[in-house]
Amino acid sequence: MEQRLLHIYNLMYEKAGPKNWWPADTSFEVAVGAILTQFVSWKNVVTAIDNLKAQQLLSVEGICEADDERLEELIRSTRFYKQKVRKLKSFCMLLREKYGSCPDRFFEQEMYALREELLKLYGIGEETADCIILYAAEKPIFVVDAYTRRIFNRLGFFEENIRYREMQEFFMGNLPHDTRLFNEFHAQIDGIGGHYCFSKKPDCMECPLGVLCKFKKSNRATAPVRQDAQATVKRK
DNA sequence: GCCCAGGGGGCTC
DNA sequence: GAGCCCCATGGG
Repeated sequence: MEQRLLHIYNLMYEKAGPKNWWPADTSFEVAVGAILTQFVSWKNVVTAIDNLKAQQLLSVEGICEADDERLEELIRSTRFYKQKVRKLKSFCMLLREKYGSCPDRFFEQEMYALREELLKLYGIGEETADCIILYAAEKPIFVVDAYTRRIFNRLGFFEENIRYREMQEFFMGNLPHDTRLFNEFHAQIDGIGGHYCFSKKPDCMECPLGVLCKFKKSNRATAPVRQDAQATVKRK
């Protein structure tokens, strides 16, 4: 199984190249981005992060001290902004009260202790917690998401309604626990989800995983077949 | 105008 | 624990 997963990883990596996640200047910025990106495209998050930076508010103290209304205005582009202000504040209050406003002291603790503490916070569920652990604290936990579910369901690995925990155990049970691998693997899955594996009308012809995909095969009868793809089939 | 996107909380049964 | 609704912007 490990070899199958690494083969999938290599197909994605060869097509897209390194993703170099997560785009941020500091670990704290990664964590803020992880909260803001909940159910919204990354472009909207960049706007909000830039706004916070421009107002010198992208810090533990900055967020703790700022008025809710002011923060709401700055992160409006990320949807559900009232809830997200509450989420950011709950995270930053923890860092201030328990870690002396020093994010690195928080991130340096043991991975599962960190996870437990994150999950107690308002607005941080499993996926956001794991994003923070992998991309901010740089510890080897495997992040799964809606794209992972869809892609690996279509590849034939998962049932469509598989739970988060089960998906995560699958990857962590079958891959070496390596932060760099987990970082790049999730980033590549995200790339496939965003570029090819749409819920409706996926672009199976261009997808680097098409050669392995059961969904593509079952979809072939209804999907428009391109000329060059037809030619490839005939040659065989 | 309409659809949908990298989640999580809270409620009900 | 599963199922449902709520939150409420921006781009195609």
